[in-house]
Amino acid sequence: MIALTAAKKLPKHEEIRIQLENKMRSDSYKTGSKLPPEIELSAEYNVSRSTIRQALRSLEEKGLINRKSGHGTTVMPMINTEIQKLSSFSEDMLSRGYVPSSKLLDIQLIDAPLHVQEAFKIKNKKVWYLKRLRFADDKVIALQLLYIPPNLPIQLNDLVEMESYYELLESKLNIKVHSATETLSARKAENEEKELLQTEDTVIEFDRITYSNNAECVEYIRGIYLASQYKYQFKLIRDN
Amino acid sequence: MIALTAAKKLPKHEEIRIQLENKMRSDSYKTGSKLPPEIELSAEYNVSRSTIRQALRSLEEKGLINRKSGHGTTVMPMINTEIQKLSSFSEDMLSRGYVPSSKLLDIQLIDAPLHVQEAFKIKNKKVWYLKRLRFADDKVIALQLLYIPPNLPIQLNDLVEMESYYELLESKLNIKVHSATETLSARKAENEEKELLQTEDTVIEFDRITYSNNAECVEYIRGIYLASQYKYQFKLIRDN
DNA sequence: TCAAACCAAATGTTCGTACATTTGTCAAGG
DNA sequence: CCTTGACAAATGTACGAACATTTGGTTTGA
Repeated sequence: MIALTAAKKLPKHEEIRIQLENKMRSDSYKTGSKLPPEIELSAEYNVSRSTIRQALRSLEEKGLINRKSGHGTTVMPMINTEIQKLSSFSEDMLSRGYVPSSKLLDIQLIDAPLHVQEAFKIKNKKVWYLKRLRFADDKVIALQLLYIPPNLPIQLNDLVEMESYYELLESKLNIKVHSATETLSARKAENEEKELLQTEDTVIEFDRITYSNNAECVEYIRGIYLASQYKYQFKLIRDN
Repeated sequence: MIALTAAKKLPKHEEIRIQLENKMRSDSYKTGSKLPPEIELSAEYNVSRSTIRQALRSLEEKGLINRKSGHGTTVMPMINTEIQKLSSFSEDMLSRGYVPSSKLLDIQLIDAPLHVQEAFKIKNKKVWYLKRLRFADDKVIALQLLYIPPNLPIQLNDLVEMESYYELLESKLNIKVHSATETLSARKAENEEKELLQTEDTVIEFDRITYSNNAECVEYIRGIYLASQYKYQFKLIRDN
């Protein structure tokens, strides 16, 4: 007995969070005005105050509301931008409304470069190295250099046919991606990049080190993006 | 009776969060290992499970731990990078270990450009416009174009002597900065920028729209950063 | 008039309880 | 050998109560 459209029942706090978010987006609760106090909400939704607070906390994390002790809860502007979450190139492009694709230029087992050794905490071991061109709706966007640590149970075949590395990790290997540190810089395109990206212009370089759920490093990836084609957008919240 | 070093008493969950964080950083709890279950922690710290869960939630938000229902809580790698929070140029530079300073190049009341009108939701109104060069340890880093909406009670004097705009807002005007949307792009330096930043090279452009606690827009700022001198570093967490 | 004291309203903290759900393990059965 | 089922352990959900703290407005007194 399996329902194909899983339609899992959401917990109350999630349900309420969504309803409140909708009301804010539809201007039932207007930007700059105040949400009803927690006790009123708990009466309105027939749940305990703790449950309301769970929903509000989640909205606060997203920056959609501002809570102030002794004052109340203010509805913040509903901006299209979201807090930046960790996503793969494929997911990033899809969320922007493009169809991602890729072309494998090179794949080897190589001695890890120094910066990769550091990230993986290894010495004198071979790592997978993939050089790929990345496209959005068949327009070239980026060049990616991907390094994969040696301890993962990955076969050449997996990599050759792979479209998204995160997809491979999470679906096929059941390794869940958790977080990453990223360093962004910008510079002129160099040598080979000029040719591959067909530009004489500026590129944005992302260096990302990614960790799995069980605290293992699962990739070092350098993405060289065409600055003319790529903007990075995000939302920031102030620390209080 | 005022204690000069305020030393405000922290709530228990904060205290515990800090202690756990310290233990993780000092390798008492090692990366990749598991934290004791919530019930044990609540016994160890003599608090209720709810309080422990509050502490853990906060660590989870920072990406320092990973919790999994039915499994446990895993200690994630203690990386120096943090989740990016909204900060001013001054704060940013200070956190990087530099002394920030600035040179005012231009200050006027002008007709807002179109993109600023949109952000401020105004029409045919004058806004403050400041052009400033920004330095770190007396080395030029960025050129900033700051637009300030007309409804704020700001005098020319405030602006001329201002070092940090957020500082002015929060300390002098008691307007708390809450969040911002930012768009990042990269390109070659143009005309005037070349001269002011003393470069022929690449710049990173940040466009930021900032909101206060009460959902009012308080700035539109464009920062043009020397790419050779500025790297943007951040931590990303995956959505689950 | 103005500052201090007070007060009501709102969010924050903390406790405790009970049950639900998820996960990994281990043993039984085909 | 491999699937299935049972079980224990862990986090997740939900309730409710009591009190603390912060905030903003109001009242009061010099």
